[in-house]
Amino acid sequence: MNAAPVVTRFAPSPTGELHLGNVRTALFNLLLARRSGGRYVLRIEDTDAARTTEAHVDGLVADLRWLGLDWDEGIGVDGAHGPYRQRDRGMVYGPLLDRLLQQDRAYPCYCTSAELELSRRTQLAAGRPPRYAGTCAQLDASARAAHAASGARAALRFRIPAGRMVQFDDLVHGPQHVDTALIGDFVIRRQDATPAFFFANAVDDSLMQVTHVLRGEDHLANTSRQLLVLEALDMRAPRYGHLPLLTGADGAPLSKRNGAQSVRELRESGYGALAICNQLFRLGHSCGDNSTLTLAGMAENFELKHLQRASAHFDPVQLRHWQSLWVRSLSPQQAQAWLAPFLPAVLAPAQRAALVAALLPNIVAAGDVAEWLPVVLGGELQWESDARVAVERAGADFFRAVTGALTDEEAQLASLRAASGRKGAEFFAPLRAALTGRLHGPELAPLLKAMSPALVRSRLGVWIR
RNA sequence: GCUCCCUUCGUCUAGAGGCCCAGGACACGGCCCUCUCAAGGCUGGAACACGAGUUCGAAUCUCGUAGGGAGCGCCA
Repeated sequence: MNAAPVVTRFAPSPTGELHLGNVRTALFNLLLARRSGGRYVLRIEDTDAARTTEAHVDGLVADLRWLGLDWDEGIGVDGAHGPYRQRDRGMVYGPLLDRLLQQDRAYPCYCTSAELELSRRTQLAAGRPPRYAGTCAQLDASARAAHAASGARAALRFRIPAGRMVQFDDLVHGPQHVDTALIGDFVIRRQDATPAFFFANAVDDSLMQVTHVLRGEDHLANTSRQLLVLEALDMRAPRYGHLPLLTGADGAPLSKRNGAQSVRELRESGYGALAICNQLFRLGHSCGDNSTLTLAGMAENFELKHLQRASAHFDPVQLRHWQSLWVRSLSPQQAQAWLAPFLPAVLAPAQRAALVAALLPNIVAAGDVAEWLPVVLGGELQWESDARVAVERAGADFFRAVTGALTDEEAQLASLRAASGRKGAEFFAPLRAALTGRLHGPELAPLLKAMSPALVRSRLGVWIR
C-alpha cells in the first residue's frame, strides 16, 4: 500500500483452549492490519514444551479458521519470515543469543531454582521487589569455567543497563517511561537451551517485520525489557499497544470460574462466529454502528483512538444480543446449515425446511431448538398448567369441530378456524395448547406446517372425549 | 512491599473546557403491533468514584484519596 505497510500479529501459546480474551486480541490485530491493507501474521509461541500440546495447536488453528480470522502469513500459510513456530526457530535464536553473550549484554547464570526462590522470598519478606539479586552477574571467566566443569548448565540472563530510562509511546496508553533500576536481569535462554518469552517474542516480532503489536495489558509493565533486548541487538522494535483486560461479571479476569467459555464450547452450543466477533469488537473498542458488521465492516470501523483504556466485563447477555441479530440475518438455507447439527439426522428435506422456518424466529442459541423438537416431531409434551386449563375450557366440542376439518394433507389453519367457529385467542389458545402443551411459542401457522398431519390429528383427537 | 495501569447508567460505551442538568447500545419497565412468545416501533427509569485546585466555565486539565487490575518467574 505504502512504503511502510502495517504488519500485525497474533502470537498465542498453545497451552489451552482459545478463549475470548485471546480472540479479541487476534481480532483487533487482524482488523488493524486489514484497515490499512497490511499483513497479519500468526505465530505459535510453543517454547514451553511441558504445557504445549499438538492438540492445542490444532484446536487453535481450527478455532481461528472457524471464526474467520484468517492470517496472511503463519502456520499453514507460507510466508517469507518462517518458520512460524518458535520451537522450529532455534537456528534463528542461537546467533542472536551468542551475540548478546559475546558483547556481555548477557551472562550465564548458574543459580538453581531453589536459590532463586529463596532469594525472592527473602526480598518479599523484607518489603523489597523480588528481583534477581545479580549473583552471577559478575562471574569472571574462571568462575564460569568452574561451574561448567562441575557439570552445571547455565541459563542466560540479559544484563539490564544501569541508570537508564526506557521510553516508548504506547498505542493505547500514550507515553511511558521506566527506570532500568527497577528491572532485574531476566532469563532470555533457559537452562534447557530454549528461548524465553521476553527474548523470543521481541526478536520474532522484529524479524517478522511486525510494526504494530496489540496485546494484553499484562504485558505493559514488561515492555521495557523487550525494548532493551531489541536495542542491544540493534533491531527495530514494533509499536506496542496494550489492550485492557477482559473480565468476568465479577470483575475478575475472565476464567472458567466466572462463566467464560472457550471458543470450542461456544461453537458447539451454536453461537455464530460473526456474533462472537461483533460482541468482542465492542469490548474495549467503541463503534457508532450498532448493526451486525462483517469482518470487513469492522476493519473499516476499527480505530486505535477508539480503544478503551479500562478493562471491560464480558457479558453473556450482550453476546446473546449479537447472536440474535446474526440469527435473524440468516437466509433459510444458512439457517438450515447452522441448525443441522442440532436436528435429528433423519429428516426429510421438506420437513427440515418447515421445521427451521417455524422455529428460527424464536431461536437465539442453536441449542434452543432442543425444547421444541419433541413438540414438532412428536415426542412427549411437557404440559404447562395454564395450557391444560385452556384445553379443558375449550371443551370436546371445539376439538371435535377442528378435528373434523383435518385432512390427510397438511393442516390448514384457516379451515380449522372456520370449522371451530371461533376467532382470535378463543381459537388459537386451545389449539396451541393442545398441540404444544404450552401457551407460548412460535407462530402457529408455520408450526402446523412443520408437524405431520398424523401428529396433529392425534394431539387434537385425545381431547374429543 | 515496590512499580505501572485504570475509574461515565446494572453492563458495553460516546464524550479530548462551554454543543452535556451527559448521547447510544444491551438489560429492565410501560405502550403499540399481535393467537401467544419472539421480533419490530415508540417510550420510561438509570451514570461522570470521592475531595481539593486551575478556569468566567470541568465528565473533560492538575494534585490527592479511595477502589479495582497488572507486573516484579528458567509462564507467556
